[in-house]
Amino acid sequence: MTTFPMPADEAEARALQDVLRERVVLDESGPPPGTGHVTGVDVAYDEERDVVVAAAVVLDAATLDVVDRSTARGKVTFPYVPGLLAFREIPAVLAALEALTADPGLVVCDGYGRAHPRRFGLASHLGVLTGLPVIGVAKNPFTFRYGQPGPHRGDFSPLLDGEEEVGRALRTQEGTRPVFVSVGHRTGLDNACAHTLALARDFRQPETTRRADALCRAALREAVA
DNA sequence: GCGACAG
DNA sequence: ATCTTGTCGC
Repeated sequence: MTTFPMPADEAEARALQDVLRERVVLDESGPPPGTGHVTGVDVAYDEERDVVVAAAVVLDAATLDVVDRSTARGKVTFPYVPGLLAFREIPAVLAALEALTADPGLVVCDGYGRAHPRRFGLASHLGVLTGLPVIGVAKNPFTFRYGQPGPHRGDFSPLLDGEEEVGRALRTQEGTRPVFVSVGHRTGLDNACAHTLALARDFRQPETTRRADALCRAALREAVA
């Protein structure tokens, strides 16, 4: 079981990110798209009742069929603070991942990895804690700049923090806004985009995220019913 | 100081 | 994230 040190305050959380960042592995390209397993993780909240539910859904990367799934319920332990999302989401996500029977393969999460003020977003954090290859696919650009990618599926443009490419704005479907891909752990950016494109075969968001989102919402309704 | 700000 | 019906468009 992976333990998660919960910081007492925001300053402590930022300091922890600065320490853990040193453990991120960026020189591996990661598993090739279309092979093995890909796992989506997501979290839903009921702030009123102080309930958080995470879901993990394992897909066959070639067919996008569901191979395994799990949920984990817990209590909200950290507020949403931009830049500190991981401290709010990871405890429940770790529990859901540990409840899986199948090998997770590559993990895809909502949010960012390197595209983060301190280069240590949710995807990086989850990767360091689990040792798994992880990428982040976000729906919004956070604070970063980017040029509009071309109109076709697969077109992309760099997500920039100053001059540094911290991720990419990737168009997964024509006629929809791009998604924002960044590397978390043990995966290269080209490969992360290739995975995202393969997983977003039918919709703007990767199938992993859609499945995990639907599952944690359903489990939350169940939990508070 | 003010605004912006993954989920 | 979450609150929420109908509705414009393909």
